[in-house]
Amino acid sequence: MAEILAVATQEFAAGGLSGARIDAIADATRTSKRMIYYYFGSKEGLYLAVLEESYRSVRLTEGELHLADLPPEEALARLVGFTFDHHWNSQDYIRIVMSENIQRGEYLAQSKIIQKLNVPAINAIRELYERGVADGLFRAGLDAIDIHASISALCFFNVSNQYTFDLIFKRDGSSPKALKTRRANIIEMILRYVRK
Amino acid sequence: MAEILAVATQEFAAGGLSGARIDAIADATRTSKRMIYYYFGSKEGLYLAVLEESYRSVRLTEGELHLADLPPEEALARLVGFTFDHHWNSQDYIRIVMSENIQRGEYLAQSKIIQKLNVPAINAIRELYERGVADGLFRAGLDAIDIHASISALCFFNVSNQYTFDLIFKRDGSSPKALKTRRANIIEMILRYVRK
DNA sequence: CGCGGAATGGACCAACCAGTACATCCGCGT
DNA sequence: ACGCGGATGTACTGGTTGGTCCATTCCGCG
Repeated sequence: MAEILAVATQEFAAGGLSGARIDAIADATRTSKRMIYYYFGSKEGLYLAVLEESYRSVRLTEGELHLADLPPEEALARLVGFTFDHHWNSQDYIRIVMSENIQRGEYLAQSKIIQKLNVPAINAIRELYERGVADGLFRAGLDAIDIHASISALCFFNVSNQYTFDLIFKRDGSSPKALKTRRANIIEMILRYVRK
Repeated sequence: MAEILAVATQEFAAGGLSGARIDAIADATRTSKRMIYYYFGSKEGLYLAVLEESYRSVRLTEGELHLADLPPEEALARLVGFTFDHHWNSQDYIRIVMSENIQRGEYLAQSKIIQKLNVPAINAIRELYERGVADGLFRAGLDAIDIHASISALCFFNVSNQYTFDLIFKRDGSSPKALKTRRANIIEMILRYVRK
């Protein structure tokens, strides 16, 4: 089961829902196509399972970053840096989210599980942002979801559009040096956005 | 020909390369499948044509914004606002770029045309940024491509991930009010990034 | 031991779908 | 009128692919 999900995640990430082949998934596992249907019922059932598992696996484990122990600016910098790294290391997840958006989110909308799991990152942002405002460091009136949207956008795009972006600008955004620079710039951008 | 491309753009945008159906495209045009193969040779040939046409159609028409007539900050705000609107109004293009990135850019890499067309937005950014630095308004040392990456990321994500984002946060990012707010915030973010 | 339900293997099928064969037609130059 | 090359309609095909049928095996339990 776990093996099927792992292989299916790769396959769906590589080709999207329509590009993935059940036979290919079956061949790459030690089980058979028969078993995939036995457990997941249909290709779409498998896709939904992969989608749910992907979202579950990338949840920020709250507290793990110990943001509460840090002053607001450092906490935010750490959160953004972590998000950047996390996205870069979860490329399959990024691709699955992309393909789900191409399907206009119709499978995510079906999932009862995912819509329940709130996003811990929002709470983390809200908490440190409010501390920052209280300390007189951050400007008031900003929305935690909006800040999260910006962090996600910058970190997500860095992975999701790397191929077309690199081709057009003839650069290599995946080199350690480029990643380091981009990472620092994104952190700087978010900090400047919330600072007074 | 133009009709085929228009219909094919929609179809590929809706389902990606593998999700699109040649029969569906043929049925939606006044021509037949036979003609699609006559003109484009293969499904992939058609996809490449759509890809190239998409990139061509979204090129910023330089000068059209009259950025040179505006002070640096206003010029930048205008460029970002325009990019935001432009992306929002080119959702098919966004989807095709997404699906091309899912294919790891292999078709864009084949295109001889696209790699030649430099992106005018970069020149516009560089020009107004340098003016801003000269005027003492912007901080020095920033890279035009990096600024462009941020603008693109923020504007692109707003379209590309709208379905999953809205579902998870139970909001409606496509309402006029939400769009207006988000647009203003993105402009503010970019301005704060370049200001001294 | 033997029963019952879960797990599995492997051949099979029906629909789908990219791509083609063949014949025809249109329009233009001579 | 005629020839010729580009354009077009129709029917077809061969491979692919999601999904299933039937039969068998495995395993826990009374």
